[in-house]
Amino acid sequence: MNVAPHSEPPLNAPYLDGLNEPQRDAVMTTDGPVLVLAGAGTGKTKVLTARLAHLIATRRAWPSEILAVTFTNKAAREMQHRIGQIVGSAVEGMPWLGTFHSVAARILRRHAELVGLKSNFTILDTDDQLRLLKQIIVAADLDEKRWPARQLAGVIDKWKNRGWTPEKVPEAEKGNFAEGRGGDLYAVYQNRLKTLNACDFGDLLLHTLTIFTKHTDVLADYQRRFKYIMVDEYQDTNVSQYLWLRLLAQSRKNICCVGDDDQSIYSWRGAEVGNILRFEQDFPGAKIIRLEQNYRSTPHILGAASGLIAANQGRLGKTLWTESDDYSEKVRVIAVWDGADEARTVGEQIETLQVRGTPLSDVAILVRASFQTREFEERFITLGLPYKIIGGFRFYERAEIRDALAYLRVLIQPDDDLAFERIVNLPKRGLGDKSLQKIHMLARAQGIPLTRAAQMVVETDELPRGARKALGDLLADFDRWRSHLTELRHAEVARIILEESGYVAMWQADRSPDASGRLENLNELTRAIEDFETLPAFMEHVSLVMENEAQDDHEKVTLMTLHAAKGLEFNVVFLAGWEEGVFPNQRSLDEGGTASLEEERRLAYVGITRARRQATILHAANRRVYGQWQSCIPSRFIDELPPEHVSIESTLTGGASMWQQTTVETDPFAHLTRGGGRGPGWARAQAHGRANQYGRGGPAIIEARPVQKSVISPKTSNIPVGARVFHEKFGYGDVLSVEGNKLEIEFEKSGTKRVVDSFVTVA
DNA sequence: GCCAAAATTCTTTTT
DNA sequence: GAATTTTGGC
Repeated sequence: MNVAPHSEPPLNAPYLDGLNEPQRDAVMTTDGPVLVLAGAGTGKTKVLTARLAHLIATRRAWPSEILAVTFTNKAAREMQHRIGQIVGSAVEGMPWLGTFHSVAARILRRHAELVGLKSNFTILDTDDQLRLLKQIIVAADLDEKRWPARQLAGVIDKWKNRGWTPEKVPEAEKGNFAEGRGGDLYAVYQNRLKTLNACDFGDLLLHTLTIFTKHTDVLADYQRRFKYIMVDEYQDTNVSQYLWLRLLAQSRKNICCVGDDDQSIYSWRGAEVGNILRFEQDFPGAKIIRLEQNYRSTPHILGAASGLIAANQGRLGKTLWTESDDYSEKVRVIAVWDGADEARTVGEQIETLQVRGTPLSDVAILVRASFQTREFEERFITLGLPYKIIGGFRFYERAEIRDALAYLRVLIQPDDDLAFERIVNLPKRGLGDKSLQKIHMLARAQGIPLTRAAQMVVETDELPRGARKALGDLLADFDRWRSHLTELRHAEVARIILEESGYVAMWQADRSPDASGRLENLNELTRAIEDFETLPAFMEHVSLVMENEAQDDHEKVTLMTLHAAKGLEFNVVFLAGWEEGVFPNQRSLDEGGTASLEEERRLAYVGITRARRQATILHAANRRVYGQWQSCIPSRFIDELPPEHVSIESTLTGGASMWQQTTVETDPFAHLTRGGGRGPGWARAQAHGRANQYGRGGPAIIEARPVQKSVISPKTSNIPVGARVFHEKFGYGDVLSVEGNKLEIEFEKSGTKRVVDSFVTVA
């Protein structure tokens, strides 16, 4: 398949090894627009990296002449890593391989002045964004209860995703917020951002887009630079990203997009499946290549997933197939009593797998929403089962980290009012609302940043003596710290700031159980700063890579959301919480109707196709929502799975039988469940359960279960009864009893829990 | 200006 | 039920 005779590829190039026909085609078709429709598990990443290697090896382009964009940092890192392996250290820098946002940020820093920003602009996170919008809403004399900042943020984000600057928002759209004032608020917001020398995530793309359209010389420069463009997860691009790509690809037209319309799960973030469906029209003469051979999953898993996704309309359509003949296990559907039972069941099965030699790193539990990880976490702590949560609470989102960062932000970018507001009275300096109000008024009147207004206020008698002194001291501190920057290492300066500001002391004085953890986090932060050349470089990393990379690579079960799982694969996958309302998510259904339902279904598809060998779906009969117990109907997606690929179990009465038996004849509520009586009769079971205690009650099966035995070495703990201990999640407590390596502890704040000794330290 | 108690909201999913 | 925000008292 020699496409480019003028530049022969080495026929036995190692990166071509083991590629099938269409994969090879995708790698070798270098010029012109190419769309690779890559189904789940068809070797997408392999193709992408091989293609990069091919471009470089055949001297079509230098690494610095290829633009490669992904959606997540994870994917970018993975690709960088694989490329390094294939091509060797010559590719040390693929400088333009990154997420859309990081590449855009990089371009924007270079040309910031073209959109009225300085090159050291701050990238605001959602939290800052909301606080700013709230201020604007209040200033506009709107009721912030009726028109929440969150909603406005959503509206503005949507507009930005479509590539609309305030002038370009269509009249009809402006009415979307506060009776037509949405458009004005958007304009006000953008102006505020400019004076703050800041931008939000959407702006990174929107601003570069503006630059490209208004300054054709800049655009031409990048068009010349990027000989080849590659895009991962193309189905997730929004309009603004699409326009961005189209501009860059316009001159050379060497653009290769890889994606799968069946895995489009980000429309709520502005992604347009239309982009991938329209590719041929957008890029005339495009070559479309389908990757349909699945190398990941067993036929049953593949069959279940394919059957499910077939219920969606308007797909490009692919037929995944596999050579695998491993029919040993069907996709299992297990009914459980409630969330606790679900966690218990999964925990037990994982322990069994572990005994049989499955490494924990091969196992993942996928949930629809992140709060669902909680019950698993609690269960795994008592079991002593090592786990890690991906996504969840991110390091840089912790309050103490954001506080510390706010200090650094004011340091390097004094116009950053939001950061200044955050730390001006933290730790408490006696600068309350009243004082801040004064500074605000002056700043607004003069149109200057808060720090400068503060400086002026200090020189007057506006403030009471105490407040005036405190503010003056803080400003002097900042001047001093800033002067340190030239003589000391930046990590050292950060440490000094945290010390001298009294921020560290504040937590040292704090007696709450998590105070010591917070101090540790602060240490880790200053340590992390050392890895970067400059403080601004570190801040950029923080803004764009909101995740903690320092994951210990111990053997652990992975817990994460379905969204976070895209692009990953595991031998064993547990899909928890498949109940109507939870998954498909009710809110999503309310907002987007059929389109949302289809997206939820794609999410289910993504979930099932993560599994290589075993997929287990669980649904609970009861679940607590907002602290209220609700009985739940199994997800409609369960009904949509082709029966021949599925086996049904239950922990409730010890068999699948109940599923059918209780339904049709005896269940008085059968008419309430949909699907012609195929739904289980849990409304009734629930009515019984209610007579007992919730959660506790339920059928006796739970008690009838064989006694939990610890799989791991049952040696007796050396923590004695009566010892005072500390637990990361539950805080301080006293040991009531010891049984093997399991401790019963009465925690001050969290009540009595059973915990494995390795999870606590003697206080 | 600060802190504790009370009231309210909240759970999608992420760069 | 928890986390956040508002309120009322000092």
